[in-house]
Amino acid sequence: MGRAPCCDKASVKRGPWSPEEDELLRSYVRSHGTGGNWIALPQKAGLNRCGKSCRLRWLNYLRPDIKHGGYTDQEDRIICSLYNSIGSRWSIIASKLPGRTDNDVKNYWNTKLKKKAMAMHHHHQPPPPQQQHYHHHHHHRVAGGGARVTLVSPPPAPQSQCASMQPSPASASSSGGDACSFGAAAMYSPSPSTQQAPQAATLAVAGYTSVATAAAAAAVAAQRSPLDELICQVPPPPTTTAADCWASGVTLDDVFLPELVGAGEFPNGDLFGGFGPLLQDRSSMELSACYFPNAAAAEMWPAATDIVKPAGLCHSLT
DNA sequence: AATCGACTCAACCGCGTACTG
DNA sequence: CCAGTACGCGGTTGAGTCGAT
Repeated sequence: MGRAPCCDKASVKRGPWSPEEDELLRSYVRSHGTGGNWIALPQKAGLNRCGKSCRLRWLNYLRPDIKHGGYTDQEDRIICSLYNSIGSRWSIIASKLPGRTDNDVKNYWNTKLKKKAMAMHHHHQPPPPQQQHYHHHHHHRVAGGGARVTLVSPPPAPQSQCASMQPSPASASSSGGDACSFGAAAMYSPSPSTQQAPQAATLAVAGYTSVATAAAAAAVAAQRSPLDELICQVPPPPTTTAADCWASGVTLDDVFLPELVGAGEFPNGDLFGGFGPLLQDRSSMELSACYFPNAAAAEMWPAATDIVKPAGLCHSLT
């Protein structure tokens, strides 16, 4: 016994929307809102469409704040970073890009950005299995934007060595933008003799954990652009085990945060930057630790009273 | 001008989850 | 607690467009 279809496909119009249909839907939603009931909406709006189709049309095309095309380098970097960090969670990624929809971001990634990434990756090494940040055995997807942060155990085996974002060659794209490669962020610890960054803990979000290079953390400390430093350039010290790497990673997002904050992508005080939506329910979180890009951000944390804070220690990377 | 292949992106599909009675 | 329903999401499809030949 299968699921009942959301509407009778034989009796509703399908395929591309006409301007008249668009206007019907637009004007109805303007004056009545969606009413939280997409199934009933088409009949009320005078549309011979499936409610699901109406919802998609509104969300992906008719909403007044939608942007199409013209992705900026900054948006490219955000997409790459978050893709590296959390995988194909397009709705989350899109939520960090004002005016972008999950469908649009997904299409942009699949048709353009991924190719940039592939091209970039050939400069480094054969592609690792995709989405290495996904540890499905820990994956508890939380629908509706709810957050559940859990500490994750180390992966069963070392997966990849490099994470990556780097400036593309000038000729790599018409926009001259950056691209990122696939694969997990580097999980190397710096060798003891060269360790500059503080010991970092892993921030696990909804079962996903991203870790970047400790070298990148050091780059943050040195006030350089972390995006330029997210490439693993040195092999791991022989004594470094996967578990060591896993436990000592710095979250990619932590490293990425300074640039985002600096670019005004996130409001002051949004100390978790790109994971804002996931971390809305901060009261239910338990962090092993968290890191802020600089002392000022770390100092803001205890002073911030307008958000619910997770349990856990927070430190500055500087 | 015609053809063909590559590319784009709007739309669809089916699944997992939340919600509701 | 359970079953039915609706929503939201990510993967996939295919019609339309564009550029090369």
